[in-house]
Amino acid sequence: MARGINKAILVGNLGNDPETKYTQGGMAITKISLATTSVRKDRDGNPQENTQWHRVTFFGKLGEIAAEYLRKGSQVYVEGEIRYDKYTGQDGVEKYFTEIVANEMQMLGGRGEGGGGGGGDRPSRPQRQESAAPRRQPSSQSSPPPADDFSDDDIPF
Amino acid sequence: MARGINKAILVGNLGNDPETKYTQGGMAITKISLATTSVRKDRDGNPQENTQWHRVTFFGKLGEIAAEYLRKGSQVYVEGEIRYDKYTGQDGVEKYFTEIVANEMQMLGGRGEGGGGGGGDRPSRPQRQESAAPRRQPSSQSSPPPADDFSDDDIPF
Amino acid sequence: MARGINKAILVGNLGNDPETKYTQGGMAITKISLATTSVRKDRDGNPQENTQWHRVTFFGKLGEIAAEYLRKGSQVYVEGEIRYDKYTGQDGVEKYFTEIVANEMQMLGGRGEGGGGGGGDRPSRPQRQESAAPRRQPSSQSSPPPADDFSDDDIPF
Amino acid sequence: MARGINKAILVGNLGNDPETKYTQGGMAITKISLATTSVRKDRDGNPQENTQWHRVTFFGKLGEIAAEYLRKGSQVYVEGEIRYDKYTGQDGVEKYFTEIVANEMQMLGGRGEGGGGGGGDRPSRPQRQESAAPRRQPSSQSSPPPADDFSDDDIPF
DNA sequence: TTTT
DNA sequence: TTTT
Repeated sequence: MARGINKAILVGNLGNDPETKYTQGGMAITKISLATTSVRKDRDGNPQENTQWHRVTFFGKLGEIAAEYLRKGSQVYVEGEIRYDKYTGQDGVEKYFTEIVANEMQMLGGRGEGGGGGGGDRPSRPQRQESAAPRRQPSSQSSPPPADDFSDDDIPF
Repeated sequence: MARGINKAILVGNLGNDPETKYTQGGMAITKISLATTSVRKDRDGNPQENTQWHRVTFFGKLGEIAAEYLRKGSQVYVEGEIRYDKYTGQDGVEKYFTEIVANEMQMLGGRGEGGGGGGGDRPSRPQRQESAAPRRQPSSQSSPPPADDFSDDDIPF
Repeated sequence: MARGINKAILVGNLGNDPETKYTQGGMAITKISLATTSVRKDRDGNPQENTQWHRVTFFGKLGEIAAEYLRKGSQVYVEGEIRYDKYTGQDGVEKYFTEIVANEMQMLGGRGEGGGGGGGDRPSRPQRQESAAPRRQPSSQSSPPPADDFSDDDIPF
Repeated sequence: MARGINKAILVGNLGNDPETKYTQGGMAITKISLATTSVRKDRDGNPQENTQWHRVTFFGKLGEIAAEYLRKGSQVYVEGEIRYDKYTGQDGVEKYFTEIVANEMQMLGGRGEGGGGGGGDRPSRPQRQESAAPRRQPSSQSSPPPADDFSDDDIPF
């Protein structure tokens, strides 16, 4: 029986373009690195800028949407669950990492670049060399998953 | 300028009694280990109980309140900020840990006694040395507490 | 396309037993009156207890669960959407009311009883007939429940 | 003693420019009308766009910041408390309204236009007849409150 | 690594 | 009344 609430609510900006992989079953797994910056007081009481970098993971349909619409610099609202994971590195040492498994996502800031097709009237954002990596065409979400295994080194990224 | 939202909202139960320390300046720093259990689907689609153990830290007055009122097994609402920290262990290896720095706390479950056990009334404010004293053993919460959370060398502060 | 976030997060106590109706299609619609009390400063800066009574509505399966497990005095976590509705009363006057349409619910307080009490194992959940039995008077929550919430002509559905 | 959680988390767009008044004591009270749009299923299961208009009130310093930076069309994150209020109209009839009393606000959408009065370099958004109502010049937040009473007809707006 |  |  469900017991407890574990919810993260984030608004921040992507530090990089999303990374997407597909499971053998064809499910998208998209990961982003999300910065949330706030002002905190340090031990001396001085205000100080503080940035936390969240690893956010989107599964399935949400992963496809994130892959299609989010880009480096995008501002986004994310809601999800905090997960503390552990894995054994190649050096045999146990490593810990924390991720936010998203269950809700909302792009912020107007149409916010990213996006698919042309014709937009408000490109504003940097739009860096998106052409660099030919992304699968993001038609709706019917895009056939590339035959791409979900290997161990996918996570953690 | 503040930029972004970084908020955790948790409802869960303490795996152990709180641990409180005081800075030289006399500020309380209380840490708890908080379990949130939910039902998730595993990779095969089967529902599966999933427990996350959060390290939650309370500073100052909130730390004193947490120390006074929370006990192993207590159910509590916590709101705070997710912080990803890194430190270098005695073995010279960088270690990562994540904590929730609480800014709001609310005891749940009636008057709240934490654990079931002992007949003691609510003890007065935490004394500094109180950590030495063995606290009543808190039945009611059968889930095994995470191994040796919050020992001194675990979390540097 | 979804645009915006509209989320209420509540922890409070029921002022009355839930009221459940069923649509012709057999879908449960359960309504509760939920009190959240906090300390606020009034205009003069004096701290003052402040109770808000939320009308919370649960649809479908969640409505059935709420009907089964919640009772007057129960403490509950609710997450939902804020809805501002309007209807025309029998007097021809437009009336406004606000409700929280829940999409997540979590019973709080361990056994549901307030109080710490006995070392017993966790008894099973409240049965339906339990309402007959005089429940503990919800101490701690002295504020009177709102008058006759959720009568038929109150809320049109 | 505080008891309960009453939290609204909103991301939406302003339907109009903010309205600001000052109490006799000089405290700013800024109100906005905030739209949150989402997709919901109606009773027939058809997806349907749904917009809720929230009345959000900012007090004090937050009210000054909101007045300075927010404008019609601005996208904003707001966190606050849900308040159900009642007043007696001039017709002697009791009226109810609900507002969100904000305790946190975050502008979204990049530089977000808005900004101060004339001559700005960043006007992008429609900026409809903002000239209609001469706004106090929003210098930082030191702007001296106009000798403007906070009269009864200010609220509800 | 983002953003302001 | 906003936005997409």
